[in-house]
Amino acid sequence: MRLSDMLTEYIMEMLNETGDAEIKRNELANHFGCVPSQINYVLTSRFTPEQGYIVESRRGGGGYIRITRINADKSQTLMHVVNSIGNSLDRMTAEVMINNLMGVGVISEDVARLLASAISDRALAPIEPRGRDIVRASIFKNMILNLYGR
Amino acid sequence: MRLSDMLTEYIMEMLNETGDAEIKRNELANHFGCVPSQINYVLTSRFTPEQGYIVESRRGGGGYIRITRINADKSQTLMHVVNSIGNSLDRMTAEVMINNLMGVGVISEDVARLLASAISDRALAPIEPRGRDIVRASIFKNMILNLYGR
DNA sequence: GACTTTGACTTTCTCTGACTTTCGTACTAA
DNA sequence: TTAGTACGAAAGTCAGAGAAAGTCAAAGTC
Repeated sequence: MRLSDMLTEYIMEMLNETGDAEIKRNELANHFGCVPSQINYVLTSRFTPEQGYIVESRRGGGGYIRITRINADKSQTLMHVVNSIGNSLDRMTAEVMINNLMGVGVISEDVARLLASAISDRALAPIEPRGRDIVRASIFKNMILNLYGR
Repeated sequence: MRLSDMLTEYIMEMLNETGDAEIKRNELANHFGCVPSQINYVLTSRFTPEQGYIVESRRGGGGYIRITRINADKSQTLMHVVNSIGNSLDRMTAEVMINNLMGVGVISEDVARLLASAISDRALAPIEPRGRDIVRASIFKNMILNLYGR
């Protein structure tokens, strides 16, 4: 079996176990009895963004390489939420949605708070209560769609 | 774990507890069993103005180093913006404001995009054009105010 | 010919120690 | 007093050593 494939397998396993893999290039190379730059080759050929991975690293003493899987579900989840909204959305339902998205890790706390404040009754106070849910749906969908694009 | 990271963590904690951190370089170095100039390294690599910190110091007997987060400016700027908004706000003006805030580094690009999408004509489409600016002002102020608290 | 593997060389980040600058205080001289 | 000086106690600077990771081209394999 190829060296590259063994390294790939090793990293994949770490990813499956803990969700992300943090390695020390030299250590890993040593462990597999290969040259350190081999690790780079594996990373650039098998863990690219196109293949759904993010690689971060840091040089110098105490350096590291961290590989993370891109959450493919993320954009899907956002889309799903958008599609489930009709042309009206009451505040309670919106807040539940926001909390869910945050709970699943699809949006950060900061984003959640911004969303919540944008569609709060306070923010929409100038609109007569009857019309609020319509506007709320529109704003909410637009904001989520924007997130999706990022 | 790196020495620099431990020192960073230590300072961060002080900042979170009391809002600002005042240290004695030699004491701290001694406490962490390192050379004093290591403190300077951490300060110049992790507590720069770009990263949102101000570092003041004084040499000689009774000297000290004080690290402060530059939140004061931030909330002040945000407040200023909020106060400058009446009960109506057109889209162009809002976008200029958002860009300014981002330019000054008070809000991130992500936040800027969220703000923009929340007050876009598209998001406010359900409202008859003449009423939009009123709602826009309200939403915008609410979102900024929320940032202010953060 | 395309993909792998290797190794020499580069860049970045961290840590250290010698040397410098600044500040406060105590002491001295006019 | 008042000014000036000397000294000690900080913090600042900088260059060099060491520890990782990155790059790239040449050689090897299938």
